[in-house]
Amino acid sequence: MQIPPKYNHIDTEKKWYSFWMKNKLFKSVPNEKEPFTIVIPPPNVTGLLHMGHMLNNTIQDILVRRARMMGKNACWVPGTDHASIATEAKVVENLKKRGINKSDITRDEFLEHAWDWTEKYGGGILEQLKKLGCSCDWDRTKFTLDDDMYESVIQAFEALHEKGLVYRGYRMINWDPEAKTTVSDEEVNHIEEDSSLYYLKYFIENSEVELQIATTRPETIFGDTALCVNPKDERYKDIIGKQAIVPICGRKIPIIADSYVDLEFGTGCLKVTPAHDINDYNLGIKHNLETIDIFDENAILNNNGLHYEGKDRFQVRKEIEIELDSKNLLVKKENYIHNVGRSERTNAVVEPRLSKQWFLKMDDITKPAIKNVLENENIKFFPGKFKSTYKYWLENIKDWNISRQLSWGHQIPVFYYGNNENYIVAKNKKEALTKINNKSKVQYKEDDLSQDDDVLDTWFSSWLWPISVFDGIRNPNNDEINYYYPTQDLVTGPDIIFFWVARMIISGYEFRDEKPFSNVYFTGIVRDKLRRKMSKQLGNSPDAIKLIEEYGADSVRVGLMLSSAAGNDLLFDESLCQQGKNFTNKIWNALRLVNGWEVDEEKSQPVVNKLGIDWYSNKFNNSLELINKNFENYRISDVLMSSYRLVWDDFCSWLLEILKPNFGEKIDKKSKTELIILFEKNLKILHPFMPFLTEEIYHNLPNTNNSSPLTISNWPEIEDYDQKSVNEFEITKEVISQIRNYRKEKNISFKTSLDLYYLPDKNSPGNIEIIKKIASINKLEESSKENFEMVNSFIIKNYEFFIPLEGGFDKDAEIMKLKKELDYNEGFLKSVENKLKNENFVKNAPAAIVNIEKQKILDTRSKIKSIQKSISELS
RNA sequence: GGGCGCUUAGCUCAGUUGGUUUAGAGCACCUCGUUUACACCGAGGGGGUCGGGGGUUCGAAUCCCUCAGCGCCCACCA
Repeated sequence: MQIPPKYNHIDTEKKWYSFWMKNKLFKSVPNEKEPFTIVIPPPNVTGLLHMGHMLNNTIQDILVRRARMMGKNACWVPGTDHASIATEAKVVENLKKRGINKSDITRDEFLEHAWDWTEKYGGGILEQLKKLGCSCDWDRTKFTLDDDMYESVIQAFEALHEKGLVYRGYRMINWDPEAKTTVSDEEVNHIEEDSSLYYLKYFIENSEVELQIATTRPETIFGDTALCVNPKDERYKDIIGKQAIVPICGRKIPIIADSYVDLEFGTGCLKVTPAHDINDYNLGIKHNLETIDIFDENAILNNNGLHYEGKDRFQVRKEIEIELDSKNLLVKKENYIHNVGRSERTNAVVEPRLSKQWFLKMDDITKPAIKNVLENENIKFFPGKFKSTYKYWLENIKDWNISRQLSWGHQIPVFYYGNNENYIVAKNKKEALTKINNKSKVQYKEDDLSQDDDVLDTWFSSWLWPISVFDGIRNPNNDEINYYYPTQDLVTGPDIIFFWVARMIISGYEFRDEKPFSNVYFTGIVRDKLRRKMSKQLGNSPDAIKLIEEYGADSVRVGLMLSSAAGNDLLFDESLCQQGKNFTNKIWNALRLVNGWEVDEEKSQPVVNKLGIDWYSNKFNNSLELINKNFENYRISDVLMSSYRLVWDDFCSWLLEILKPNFGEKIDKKSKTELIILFEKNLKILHPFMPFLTEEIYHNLPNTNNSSPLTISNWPEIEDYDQKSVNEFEITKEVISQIRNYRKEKNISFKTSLDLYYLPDKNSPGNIEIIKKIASINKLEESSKENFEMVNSFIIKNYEFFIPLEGGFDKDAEIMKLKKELDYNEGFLKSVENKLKNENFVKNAPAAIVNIEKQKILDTRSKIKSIQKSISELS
């Protein structure tokens, strides 16, 4: 069969992906086989594939494809996330461009727009995953707002409410004034920023005394309801209990004492604004202070802000500085670096705000999540270092604010009636009405009920993902959930360990009393060569699809996996894809080479071929053992590296060269058949990494009839192998290497055959036929140096080889070479001797170690002896 | 402020409970090469006092202390 000289990745990828799909090779249904399940971390429905997704999904595909070949019922569940805040922000922005304000339209109208948007841009990312070769069971594709998924979320809320774990609380929360919603603590990033510390003057009622207060937020003085000092502070002893006057407002506020105040910081005197700072809020509760809210939902000052009403907080900060200064109420302003909380989604400065929100009690339901990861390792983390991060978070967990003031998401199933303080949790209005009227004397009508406007935090749906994709919330006993749950592996980034991983573990035990997965593989973050995070703003993120088109999916996959150990950041550079492409090219050409070898049916197998094939079989099994072990430990880049070296170095550079027929000759049938089997095995271990190329080659191998796809073939079994044969071949390689060096030194062409002899030894060096062929040696046998006039010798392990010299011989250079060798060995001998001279070593070290050292001495001594002999013969 | 982790060849990293290695890999680099699979290649080669210092030990890249540098996570000092 003709093999094209160049591998065409574009056509091949298209061909095989549609073949796999048509034959439903990724489809999984419960059966008698052992399940291997991964649920995808659902990407944002309107998102686009970026390098992080590529890495993450390549790893998942590798795990899934290998499991499938291991004979498991592999099931990779794909899907997308509605990503409430991110998607809503995009829709709002888009509507704005069209002149529509969200506040001017009804909730239903907005949702209609949002669905339009989702249908227009949604799901594209899943098509991109297909280009990467991902072997998901696409029939199972889920979206977090699908009807069944929606119902599961609502039902979970109901169940938790029933247990008394969900409650409504008036609390200080993180307010994102841009998105106009609360965000959870996890969605706030604290970033160090340059700002100013303002020293303000407060007067005390009926007194000449003025107090100085340091604050970073002078605009919040309108919300001040106390000043606070430390009771131990001698400076302020006399003023505790007096009234201070808020600058500009002229309001009187009490001066209180609390040990919370740091004597050292600022002036030791603190202004207390309970409505806009969590610490102040706590102080307010403790000291029964008034709470004055000065902002609206946009963080614009309300009428408590007097003449600043209607102005933005940062604008007011600038203006009030000027006013205070002009009134001589600003003492000084210092540069100050402090942490500012910013919303992860909008980057707006988060405003602490008091409001009524829904919370989930966390302290009890987290207990199994702690136990099963940290104590009994029912769930394993790779790398394990993330356990400590996980532990700290769980042990210091606060109640989870699960309500969001958004429309795009699962609307909170709470229905208010009567005075709006009464509410009932129900799946829908109808059910709510029935429930209410059953327990109330007053009979309500549907119009008397209003559903909570808020939606649930996106993570409140994703934390159910491994259960809800198998419908295990609504039907806890269905065949699917019973078969597929718990899943095996989860592959995700450490940045969502709290958002998602920990919460899935919590919900797993809460709703099914069982872990959601057994192993968590944390990928690193994809960065550029300069270690910068890849981002749109920096423009340092390559176009994922373009990379696939240019290099081929397999090459990109290999490139990504070449340097990404679990948990380690991946410094991505396009040259990695080039390396991947070089590898695909290498394998392709191996196919072309083997394909070109004609078979001689009559010829019996030459010894050299048998030696080569036996060695490679041993070597393959030796590597496979390592590969399997590394897979078990999720050391996937190590797996790739050993496969890469096995195929490139051992298979292509050695075995194929050994078997390559001489000019004009044919290969014997046995060798070719055995070679093809070995080639196939190589393809199998490479398949999880390079699914397209390997599938293509598998069907093009000569003398085979591979009608069944490689994708569903069996992972090779480890056969018994001879480690000695593997070790011995290393000596063979060295001998050949030395001869090559010799040729190079002497400028002897490969075409000129040489004779090679070796000194008698109790063992003869193996693989003589291989050395003869690969190094172009005419005669290779035992002999003694006396038989020749001059020789060039080299020593490998315990063998000394020599090549008789005919003319032109640089004696000095030869002596130099030997002396160098001698020096090394003498140094080595000395270090070993010193070790053995040390009585304590001999006394304390294990006998096995001592014996090894002793053997080293014997070996090295005999080596030194023969080198010395060679030198003296030359001199 | 608290916690975790890192520092091994030019780059990215291995080094599996301290001892079969006076330190390994891939890439990069240098030299040579038109041997009929592949120059997206082949053959060969150079390159590290394992961040500094101290300690434990017969023996340390590996364990302990300390210093320096870097990274990440958490956190309510105005």
